[in-house]
Amino acid sequence: MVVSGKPQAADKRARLVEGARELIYRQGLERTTLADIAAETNVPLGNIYYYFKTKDELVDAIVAAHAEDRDALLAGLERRKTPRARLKALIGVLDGTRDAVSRYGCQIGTLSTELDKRCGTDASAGSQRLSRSLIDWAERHFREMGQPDPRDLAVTLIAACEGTARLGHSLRDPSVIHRQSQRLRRWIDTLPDAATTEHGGLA
Amino acid sequence: MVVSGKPQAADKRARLVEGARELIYRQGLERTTLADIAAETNVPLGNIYYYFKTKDELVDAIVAAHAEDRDALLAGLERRKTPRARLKALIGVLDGTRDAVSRYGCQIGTLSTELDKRCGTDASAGSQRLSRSLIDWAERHFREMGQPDPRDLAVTLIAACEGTARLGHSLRDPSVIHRQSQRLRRWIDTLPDAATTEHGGLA
Amino acid sequence: MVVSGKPQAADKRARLVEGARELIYRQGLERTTLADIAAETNVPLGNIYYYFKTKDELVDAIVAAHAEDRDALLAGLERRKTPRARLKALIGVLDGTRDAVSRYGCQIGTLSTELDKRCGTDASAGSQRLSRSLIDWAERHFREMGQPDPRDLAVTLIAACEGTARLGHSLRDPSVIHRQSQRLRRWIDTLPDAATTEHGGLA
Amino acid sequence: MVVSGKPQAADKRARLVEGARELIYRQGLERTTLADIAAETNVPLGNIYYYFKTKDELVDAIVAAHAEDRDALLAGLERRKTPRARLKALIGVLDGTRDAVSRYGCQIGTLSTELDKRCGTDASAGSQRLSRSLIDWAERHFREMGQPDPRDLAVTLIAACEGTARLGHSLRDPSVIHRQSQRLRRWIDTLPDAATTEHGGLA
DNA sequence: CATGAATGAGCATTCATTCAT
DNA sequence: GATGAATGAATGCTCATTCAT
Repeated sequence: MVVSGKPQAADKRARLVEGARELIYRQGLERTTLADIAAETNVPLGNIYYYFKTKDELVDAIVAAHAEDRDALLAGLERRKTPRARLKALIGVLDGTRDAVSRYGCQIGTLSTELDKRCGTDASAGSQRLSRSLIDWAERHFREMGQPDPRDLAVTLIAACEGTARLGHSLRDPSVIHRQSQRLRRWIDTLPDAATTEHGGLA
Repeated sequence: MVVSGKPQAADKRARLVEGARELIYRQGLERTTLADIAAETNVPLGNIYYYFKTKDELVDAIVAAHAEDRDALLAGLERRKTPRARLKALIGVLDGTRDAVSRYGCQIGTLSTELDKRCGTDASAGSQRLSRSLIDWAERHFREMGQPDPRDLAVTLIAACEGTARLGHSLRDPSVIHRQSQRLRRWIDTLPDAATTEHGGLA
Repeated sequence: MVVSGKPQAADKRARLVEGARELIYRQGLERTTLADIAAETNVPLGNIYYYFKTKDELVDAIVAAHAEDRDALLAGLERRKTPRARLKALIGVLDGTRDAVSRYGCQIGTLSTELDKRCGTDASAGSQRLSRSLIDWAERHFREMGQPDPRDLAVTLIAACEGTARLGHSLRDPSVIHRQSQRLRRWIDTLPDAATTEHGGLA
Repeated sequence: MVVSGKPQAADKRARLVEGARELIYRQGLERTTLADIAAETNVPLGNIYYYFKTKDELVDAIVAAHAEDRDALLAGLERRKTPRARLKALIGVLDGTRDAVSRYGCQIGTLSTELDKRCGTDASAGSQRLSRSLIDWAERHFREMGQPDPRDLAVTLIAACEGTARLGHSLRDPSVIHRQSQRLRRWIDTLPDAATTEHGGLA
């Protein structure tokens, strides 16, 4: 009774986005052709255009999927009780994916880097949004911790994560990511508690 | 006086590498065609192949040029007396180029990201070398400062620089780079001056 | 009252022909896709094939619709009492539609021109019929006027109309059509009223 | 000594324009693919783009070639001594090409009709110029003949020619073109001479 | 009958690479 | 060595037509 129906369309669209995302993650945006994606997802080339009018539109959908995933991920981190724990959990995500990251880089970072070369397009705007909302999330938690300059701290944290991913990838070495993750978590632990630090803390 | 011979060849080669590097920096590796490069450098398209058998070979030369430039840059930093000053001067380079970086990203970072998608090629090996030697340089200075875990500190520093460049570019905001540069310099300043180790201490 | 049955089918078919005709008039035959027509008429793309097995068949129906409209138009002109008045009324039709004609050309002329490039098909035969019957109508009236060479006069008139439409369209100037229409009506007026032949004269 | 050189480039470009023009004349603009043109002219498909960046640019060149040919043709007609003779010679051109015209239509007319559906493009502007300059030429000669309203007379003549070509093509009947050509020449002959007609001629 | 989805041949265009001179 | 031209395999995209339900 609850069976099939006709969820194929949504299925296929999602399958396309997912397959394209994976392929682009591994091969890069510009090196991945729609024919590649068609083969990977078993969707006939011409049919892709039923779901996405252009390659750019598919890329937009991928960026949107990244945004959704990241929102879900951040939401999942809210289970932790304290902002400090949440921030450390974010670092834990990087650490937990260090094998994939050392092989293919950061999903968001590598895509954004290519997107950012497409000046003035929707894609490059999407890239901007992707980065910004991660920073926003971190900022909120640093603020909740009562840190001064929570924005700058957030940028420091996200930049550290992205930079670590970049180097871990370039060096093809997951242990680099692991060790930096530990350092970052320790750094978070070092941050003083709340209001007292407002005037005069060194961070 | 004895010169003449054919300094043109070397000239042209250098012009090609330089023009290609600049163009690829602004447009991305995969989006830049040999025809673009020919036009930019005023070298006839067909003639490029006299100097580089393939596009990949040109890219290798660009990576080599980056390595040279970076060596020269690091060598220039040695004018500073102390390792601390040298490390801060490196950060100063990022800060000083923040306008270009916020517009086009980090020269090495954006190129490496594209190169790293070309698994197993010479290019991706070159990218690895590029990152590694920067870290090596920083490591050496942290060691000279007598820091424990100088390798990890070096990775932390370079990752911070690269991550900052990535975010500054994605957000198109040079001020982000400026503020993070200041934080990084302050961080270097706060590192203890482990003088004991400098002159042979054991710890 | 007894109706209902399924007037929708006929409706839809007519809607398709009408919408397609309009769209093709504005955009040209080869530049108009079945998807365009589906969107314009609110008929699902797949459903078009229930009414027309191929695009060519739809085009045939459009040609047939043009033929019907033209027959109705010519029939309407018969209200005028004299052949002279009827011929002038035909010119009046061109004059009265000069705004649309200067924007999109003559409906029959522009379609025929594209149809005629499809040698040997039914379509090009339809185009031929379309032109011929207009000429036939004019010929009949010139004959009733007792003109010698009524066939040639008819061709002259229709050619003048079509040519005027073509130039008015190319120049995007309705006033050209208006002035030529006046000239043509004046020309019809100057034709001698060869009354003798009307009632059986020999000449 | 005077032999080869390297006129290939110009040759090939001209060959492309000529072949494309012929093919488009026979098959229509939208139905003719660059692959067709490549095959017809024995120019490899990819190589066409060395000479024309887009299909539209090739079309522009075809329009320009038409303009040149038409200028040369009109210039050739100037050999005739009187404007009357020149105008009749223009009609003679139509008459002389009636076989091709009845088979494929008027070169300029059929192309313009398709071009005019491409609103707002360079192409449709080219079409406009093509028509206008023919009319200008005729106007000049009617004026030299001392006719009143030379502009309208010019439009009448060119419209008659174009309309005749359209009908001759639709009916696939060269004799129609021949008879109309005769009528047109007779009409030119009928026009009164010079200034006396200025006030009161009926035309 | 209706319809969203599928299909695949075809199209304009690009571009690294090669060729002829 | 230098260079304009040539080449052909791809690439993104279109569209008439068909299929499955």
